Amino acid sequence: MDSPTDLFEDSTPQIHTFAPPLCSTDVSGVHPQPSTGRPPPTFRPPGFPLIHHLLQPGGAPRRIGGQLHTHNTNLTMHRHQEDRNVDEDGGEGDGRVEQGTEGGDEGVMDGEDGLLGMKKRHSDANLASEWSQDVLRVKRMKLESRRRDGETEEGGRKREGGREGRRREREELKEQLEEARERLQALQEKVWRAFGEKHMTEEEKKRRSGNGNRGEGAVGIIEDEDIAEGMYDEEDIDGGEMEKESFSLLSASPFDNFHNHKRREEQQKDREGRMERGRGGGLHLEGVMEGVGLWLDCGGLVRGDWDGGIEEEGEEGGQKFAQALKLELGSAVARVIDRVLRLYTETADFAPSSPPAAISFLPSDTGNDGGRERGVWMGLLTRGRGEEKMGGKEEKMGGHDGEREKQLQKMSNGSSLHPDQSHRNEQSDLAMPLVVQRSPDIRKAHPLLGPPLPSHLNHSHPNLSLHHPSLSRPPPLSHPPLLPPASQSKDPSSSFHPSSSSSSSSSSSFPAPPPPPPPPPPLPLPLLHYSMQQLFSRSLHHPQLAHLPPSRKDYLNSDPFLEFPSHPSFPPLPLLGHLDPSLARHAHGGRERERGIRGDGGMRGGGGMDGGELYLTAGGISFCQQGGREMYEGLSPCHLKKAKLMFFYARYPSSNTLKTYFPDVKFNRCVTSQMIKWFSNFREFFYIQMERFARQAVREALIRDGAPRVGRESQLRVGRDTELYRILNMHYNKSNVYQVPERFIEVSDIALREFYSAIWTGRDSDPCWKKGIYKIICKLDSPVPDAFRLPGCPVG
DNA sequence: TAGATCCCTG
DNA sequence: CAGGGATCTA
Repeated sequence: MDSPTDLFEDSTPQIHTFAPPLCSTDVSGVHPQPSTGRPPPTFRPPGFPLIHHLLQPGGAPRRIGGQLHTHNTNLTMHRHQEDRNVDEDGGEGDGRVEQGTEGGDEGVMDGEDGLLGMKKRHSDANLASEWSQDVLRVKRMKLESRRRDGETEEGGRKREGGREGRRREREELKEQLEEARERLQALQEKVWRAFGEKHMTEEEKKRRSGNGNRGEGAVGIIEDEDIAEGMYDEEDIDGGEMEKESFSLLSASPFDNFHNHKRREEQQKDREGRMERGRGGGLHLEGVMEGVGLWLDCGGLVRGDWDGGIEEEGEEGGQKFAQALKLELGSAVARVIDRVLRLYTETADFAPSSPPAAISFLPSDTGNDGGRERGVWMGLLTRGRGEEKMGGKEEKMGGHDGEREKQLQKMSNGSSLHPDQSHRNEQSDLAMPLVVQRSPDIRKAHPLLGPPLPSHLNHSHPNLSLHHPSLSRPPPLSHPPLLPPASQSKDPSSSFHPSSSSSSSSSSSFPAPPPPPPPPPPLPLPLLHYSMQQLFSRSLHHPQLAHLPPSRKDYLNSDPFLEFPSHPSFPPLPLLGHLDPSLARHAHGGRERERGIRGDGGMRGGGGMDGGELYLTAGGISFCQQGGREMYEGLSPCHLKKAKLMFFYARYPSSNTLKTYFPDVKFNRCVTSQMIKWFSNFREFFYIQMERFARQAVREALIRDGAPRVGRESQLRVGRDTELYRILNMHYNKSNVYQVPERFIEVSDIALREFYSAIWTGRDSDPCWKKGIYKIICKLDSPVPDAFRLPGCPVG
């Protein structure tokens, strides 16, 4: 299963339904098994069919002659695997929007070779022709499926004459859905045109003012657009039997997008430059819509709530228009859902073993209140990037800027430095940063360090010996670890640096980290309206992912999101990963991915209702509606980032504290322990650094003065210009968008001195020598600013 | 004994 | 950062 070739071993014709994975409430027998080839029921109540019905008239999974069309991209490969998973489980398709199994005439590309091959031959020219072929195939598929639909209904009448009434109802429902689809379609087109035009205008400007060396790329884009437009128009004409929404929303093949994206990348750079109001970025939904592709652009940043969702100047009109359109879209969808729900409840006898509608199978949900569900759905459907929750709360569309400003103000205040600093400041005045101002010549007695220890002290304790094991454990350092980067010596022979980057760093207090490996080519992420993202992400969710080995799940840990203070209402959504983990892997690569955002905490298959909460899944992270609030059932990179920032204040937060400061997380045992573990890891890193630097300081003191001095530790400081601070900041505040509170520096000071003291006094020979230090540090937790009580990740 | 934490490992 | 064993504590 893990090997790519395994993905294609199963040659069984597969039916790719648009239905969600089996939910716990799904009852076998209600839905056709994929391998039977039976015509699927026209109506599929349970699970999460709603959106698929919306997206697909008739609400039925479609099989095209046993083989389904697919875009010839590596996306297909992933589909294969997922399909296998589905089949092995005997379940149904899981609502993938894309189709999976390669048609025989296309041939299946095997494993990595196939992937490489595809990459090679996907020149821009080929892209256009392939796209055209895709369009043709789509049309062909539509015709076939329509024919088959007709046949199925014919046969159905003969066989099921007695069920005429129910059939009529289904027909009616079909019509409703069709109508809804058309409405959605029209609205979507409007949005596209609005955004597309605007964007094209921008592009035009850039092209004119640019270096003019992008003609080819521009043409390529236009060509793609033309092709897509052609298809789009045809879809319009024939009523869009195919999964047009999914097709168009998810855009063309990832490779198409990849190439386009590469072209766009340059054009975006200057835009991103403007957008970059702070480092660390955010999930940047710039609304870049080009051609058929709506792209989620990770290159820039969005500050979400935390900066009030500041938009670029001059986009206000467009935003308003987009808002209006989204409202309209949302209400249209809601109306449809309402109707569908009504029909569901009215036709509940259709599937007695399955509670009607996706919402009714929750055990504790008393009553199938369509209105209520509609309300829930409204909340989900009307949440767009533009109207992201104000202040991370549940304000939906049409939020007031004033309120947002208040929130911002509050957050800004809340995240200010902790006031409790006086006692430390006094100390700080007495002791200059020991190592910061120190001369590189550490052998000279620093005036602040005073004379060397009396020689008797030098031998009074084993730890004072240079050969003491506790001092010899860390590899020798060639420079004082607490020195600011600029003053540190550069000793390439040194195998152990507190931070290797420090040697090469300049006067900047935050020197650039070691040069990262060349970033992989930016891969496009589908940019969907948030409501659509939610819908799709839910549709695309695979319960099988939960059981995949980490190597198959790692794309859930979409690391780029980690650096982006994404809006809580726009959770890190590695939709790309859902579309194709290999893409995500290529995009993010490396061990970074493995950082454990375990998205499967509480993850359920395909979403649904449980305990009165509607939940969705995005990128393996479930989130649900609870008390009018969205609650994540797993921890996202954003949560990790927030936890790290929280560490500046609380090293030992209780689980209750965590619950307080992560209001958007639905805590269960798994999530709680994960977060506790996070903090445990944070502490571990913290103490390791403290010990390391303390040992280094002791060692230096021995070298310099012959022995550490009693009281010398009081002069140890973790100034903002020290290497230790840099390392800590890099670890807990990597994007450096948050100002490290003074209090944390003080606590670090204390910890460093405690370690220093313990080491030079030889207490470190006691196996439990750190315990006392832990106890001290434990008491130094300070209140976490109120800003952290809001969902999302604070900056500032 | 369960839960928290530490410690080590990958 | 997560997993898991060891240790500690209530």
